[in-house]
Amino acid sequence: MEEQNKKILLVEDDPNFGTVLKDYLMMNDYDVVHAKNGMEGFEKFKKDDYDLCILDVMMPYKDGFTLAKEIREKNTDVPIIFLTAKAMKEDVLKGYKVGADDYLNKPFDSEVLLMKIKAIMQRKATDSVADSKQFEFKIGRFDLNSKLRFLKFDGGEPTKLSPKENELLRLLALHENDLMPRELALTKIWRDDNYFTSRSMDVYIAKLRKYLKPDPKVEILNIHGEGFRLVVNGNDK
Amino acid sequence: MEEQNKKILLVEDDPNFGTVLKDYLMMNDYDVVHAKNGMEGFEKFKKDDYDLCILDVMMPYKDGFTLAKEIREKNTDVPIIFLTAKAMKEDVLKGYKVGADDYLNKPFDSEVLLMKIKAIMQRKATDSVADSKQFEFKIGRFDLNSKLRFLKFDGGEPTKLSPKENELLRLLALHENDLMPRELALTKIWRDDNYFTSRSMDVYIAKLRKYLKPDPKVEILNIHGEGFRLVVNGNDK
DNA sequence: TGCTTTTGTTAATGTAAGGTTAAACCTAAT
DNA sequence: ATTAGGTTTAACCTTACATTAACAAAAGCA
Repeated sequence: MEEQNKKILLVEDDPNFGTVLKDYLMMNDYDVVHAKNGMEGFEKFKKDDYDLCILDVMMPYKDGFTLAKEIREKNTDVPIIFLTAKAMKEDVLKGYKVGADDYLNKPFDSEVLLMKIKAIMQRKATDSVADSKQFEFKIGRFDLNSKLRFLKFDGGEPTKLSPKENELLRLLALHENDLMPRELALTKIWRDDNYFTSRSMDVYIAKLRKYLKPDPKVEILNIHGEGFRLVVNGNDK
Repeated sequence: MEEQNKKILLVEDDPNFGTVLKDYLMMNDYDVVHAKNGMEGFEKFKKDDYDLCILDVMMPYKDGFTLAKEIREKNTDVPIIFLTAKAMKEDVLKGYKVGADDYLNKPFDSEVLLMKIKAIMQRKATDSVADSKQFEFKIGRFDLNSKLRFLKFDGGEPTKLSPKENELLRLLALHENDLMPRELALTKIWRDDNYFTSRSMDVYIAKLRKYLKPDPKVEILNIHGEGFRLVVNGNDK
């Protein structure tokens, strides 16, 4: 069973410490992107989705709090851990009320950091009441429950979906009525883009079409050379 | 608002080190009971409820692992932290698979210990939102009494459940209609996640299905690669 | 138009996960 | 020492998935 590694954005200006920390986290099966300052950190953040941000507070140009604020403007959900100097009191930190999930005084025990990360990730995982919306879709007369991997037609018997079927349909639903680029699915779901994965994806499209047949208003259209489009007719706009 | 201090059982044979550690923990607002060896540790454990156990591994008469095993028989939930010699490798420790929540190499940084304690307490606190003191469940036409380990059909003769059967069914019931991840049961009940424990779990699923057969509306569904789902049909929504 | 590339669909294949039953193994209690 | 209850391991079988192959049909392009 393969599980996707969690992605961490690490923003730390001290190159030595940053590199060591990055390596340590990667050894513990996290995907880590290391930015050397606040600017770069924000650029990287915009370019990708992260499960967690670890921000050094003391940085030139753009400090951790300012960066956090910008990040929050784009995404209210990512957990943030601040690395602070020993001296700082907690109440000082609270003043910035930017919604930190944790603070860690430098220097810190790397194991402690790991634990905090785990705890936060787990909390987020169980929190999912909030983002359950991302897992349930109405597609014409169908209901897709992407967490439990089933598709229901008119509230009847649910059809089980395989992981790939499920993820693909979910991606299409996320882009309902819009182009879902081939490449997006391939990189997100298959994590590889070549002739064979592409053919495999086509096979899955065929399967999904079969599942969706009961509702004639629901179609998966191909946009030649570009990707696919899940449309629900009558859902005009 | 008054909050009760957390209670810690400390089992450590070195009187000096033990006393120092005890004082340190008490200074940090924990109630600490200090036992000087494994025997005494177990006696004290039986006499009271603890939020956490800190066990030295290397002790005369009864080592920490043996003690932990006894503790686990009485209580599957208390978090346990082991104090180990530097030399011990983690995989050696895992062999004992007694469900440690953490290991700490002696000598260790007392602040690190504090943080680990905090982390564990917090984890327990959030865990228990879900599975707190719930021991009675209605599952279709069944009643599960998880404290007394029996399952009743239509209020008739109760079927006795073995500890593992019971815990597994309870976990499923806690997640009724929702995914109960395989991994969750394995780490919570078997305290180890490998091929064999996983197969063992499957055996238990089969047993539970047999028990639940009398009510056709109750099913344990598999979600391939993810886990199981206890559903009660007609309990729609 | 004819040729190439992309997509549609179905079937075949290989592997991993899960289902089930029975035997082996442990351990506590007799 | 024997036994009974509980659990794990083994063995064998079925189902679920993903990939690849094979061939057909569209779409784009020269």
